[in-house]
Amino acid sequence: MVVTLKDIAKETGKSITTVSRALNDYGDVSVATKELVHRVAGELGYTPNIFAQRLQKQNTDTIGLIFPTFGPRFSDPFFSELLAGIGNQAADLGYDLLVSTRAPGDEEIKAYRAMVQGRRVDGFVLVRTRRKDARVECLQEADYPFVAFGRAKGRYEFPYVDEDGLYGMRLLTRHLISLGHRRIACISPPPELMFAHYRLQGFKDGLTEAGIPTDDALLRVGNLTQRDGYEQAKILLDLPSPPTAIAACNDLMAFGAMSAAQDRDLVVGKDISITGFDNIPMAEYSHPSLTTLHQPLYQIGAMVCKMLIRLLQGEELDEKKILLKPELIVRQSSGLLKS
Amino acid sequence: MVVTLKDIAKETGKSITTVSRALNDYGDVSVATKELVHRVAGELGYTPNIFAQRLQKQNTDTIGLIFPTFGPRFSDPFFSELLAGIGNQAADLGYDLLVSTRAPGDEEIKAYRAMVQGRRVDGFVLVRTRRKDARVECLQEADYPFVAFGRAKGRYEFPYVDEDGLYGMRLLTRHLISLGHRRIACISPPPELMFAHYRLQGFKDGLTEAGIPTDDALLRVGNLTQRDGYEQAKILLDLPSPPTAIAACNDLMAFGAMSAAQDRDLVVGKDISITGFDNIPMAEYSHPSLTTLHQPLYQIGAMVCKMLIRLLQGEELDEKKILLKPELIVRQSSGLLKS
DNA sequence: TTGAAAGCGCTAACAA
DNA sequence: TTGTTAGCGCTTTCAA
Repeated sequence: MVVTLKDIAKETGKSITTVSRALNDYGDVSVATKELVHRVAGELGYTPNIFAQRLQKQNTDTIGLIFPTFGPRFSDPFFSELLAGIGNQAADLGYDLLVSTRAPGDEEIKAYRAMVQGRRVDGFVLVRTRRKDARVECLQEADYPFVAFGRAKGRYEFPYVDEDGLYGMRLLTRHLISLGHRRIACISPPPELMFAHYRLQGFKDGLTEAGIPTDDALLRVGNLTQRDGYEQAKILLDLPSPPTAIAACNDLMAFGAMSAAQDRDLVVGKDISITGFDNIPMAEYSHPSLTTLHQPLYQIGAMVCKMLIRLLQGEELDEKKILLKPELIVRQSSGLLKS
Repeated sequence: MVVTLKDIAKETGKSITTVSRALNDYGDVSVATKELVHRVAGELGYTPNIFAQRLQKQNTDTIGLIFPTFGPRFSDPFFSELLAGIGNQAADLGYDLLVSTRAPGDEEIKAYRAMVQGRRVDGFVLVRTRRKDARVECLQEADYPFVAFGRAKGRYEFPYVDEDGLYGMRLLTRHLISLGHRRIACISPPPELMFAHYRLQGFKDGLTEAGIPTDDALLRVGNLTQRDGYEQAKILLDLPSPPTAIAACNDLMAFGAMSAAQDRDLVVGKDISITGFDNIPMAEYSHPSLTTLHQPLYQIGAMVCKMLIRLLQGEELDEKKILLKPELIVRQSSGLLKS
């Protein structure tokens, strides 16, 4: 049988209230009583009924997280590492995490609304902010707390953690230029994603500061999958004057681009340089290993989660807007321009 | 403000009881009342308080899932695809999914006990069964329902879904033999994992039926990561008489093995054949693309979840033990033995 | 066909 | 320092 406060009360001869207060370490319970109650609770193997607590306290101790992902195959290492960071942090702080996945669009907003409506969660973690973000509007309208991984355009205002994509891509572009590359292509994410903007701008800035004009033919867009990296790289390699380096805006697309190059018997790192962004675990063990920008996704997840919980507990945040500098990891996929 | 049954009762002039029964479609409520109640509930935007329901009904409508994973970086596509299958199915059937990760060992069992103790979930999905599985013992002892992905040794008895690893690896080994390979290595998972046993046995059976003796030097063990595939393949390639084919027991190790071969300027698919198991999305876009066995992880997750929910709802399972045949996907990483 | 009342396990205002 | 009482929102007897 499940042990309740009542059982402890009966066993100790105290009232349910006293037992409750003893267990919650209220100041107005005698030390002797506290000790007794704690001991008996331990012996009986008491665990509070979390649903009764939540009903009473009118909160859920739960965080909502809806991954904006397409299709049923959910295997982007980017998301899973982020998830681990958020989930473990939430667990450490005594919160549950309610996760689901929904492709961006109406169904997604419906899912948010349903959670808000039913007060299923105390707040949300938002992933991958967009230029015009219906999720943000929905939550702000309902006055629901959230913290985002990703910044917003001017009109929105909310706490976030983000990586400095502009800085990172500029660093990377400089690196490629320092290797002698001049015709550098970029496969960027769909422009409605906020981070696409920054990364692309960083790329362009890198070219500009070296006095290299941007060639629009070398600017492609991919939806962040390996497949798209592959397809877009093929298009680039088919150009009359193909690039000598391709900067993909995430690792998965970079792997796809590597495949495309290797299909044409190009040696990546020699005949062509290819770079990524994220430094997922696989980047170290691809062949060749991938030059990329390291984003501490696990830590970012943990940070976002912790910020949200702070907010939920009514604390002030020291920093509402956190921008992290990604670190350039040079590996074998980028090399000197072949003369 | 949040709308409760009370509000609907006030609005309709009915009692809370009647409103509750109307909303739950009880037979003893007049059609007119039902219509009225439903209409008003809709207008007011009523959503039941899930915690009150759970407190009353004494169930959680929640499924527990603890991933047995090492370290904080949780990026195995195997797990994330399984998670999607389980999570989406649970959501479709109105269940929540409580997820966490814990490395196999004491902390893991503690996590299970805590969930059992606190009656936090109605049942569990168990992933990657082991030869001696403390999780199984813990749950059976507490008489807690669960369904596993993976079989058990004789002493345990529980419902599961599993892939027929023996069949799959035999198929694969035959394929390699048909390409002319005779010195075939296998990198298998740690032997305490149940599926390691079946896959390795399938491999050995494949050799035996072709009259090829097993060479213990060609049998290596890796912990399912890319890194381990890389390390173990290096060892194999350093042998005085190295293998001409390596069958890794999952895709991640196969990628690692490919890297190791490519580091030595071997052309995978020509100079050496390398194969995997799982067919994660990446397998199609690696270079060369990976010959592997397809495991419908998303569907398996969904099946396991559905079985568990059936069980929780007191239904009988048509099949308590489901064994799926993996499908051989021949791609470019396996090729004719170079003469 | 409906409603009153009890109770799920817990917390908190108030009184003693 | 402790206990009484009420109530969180819901379901479910039982009686009308």
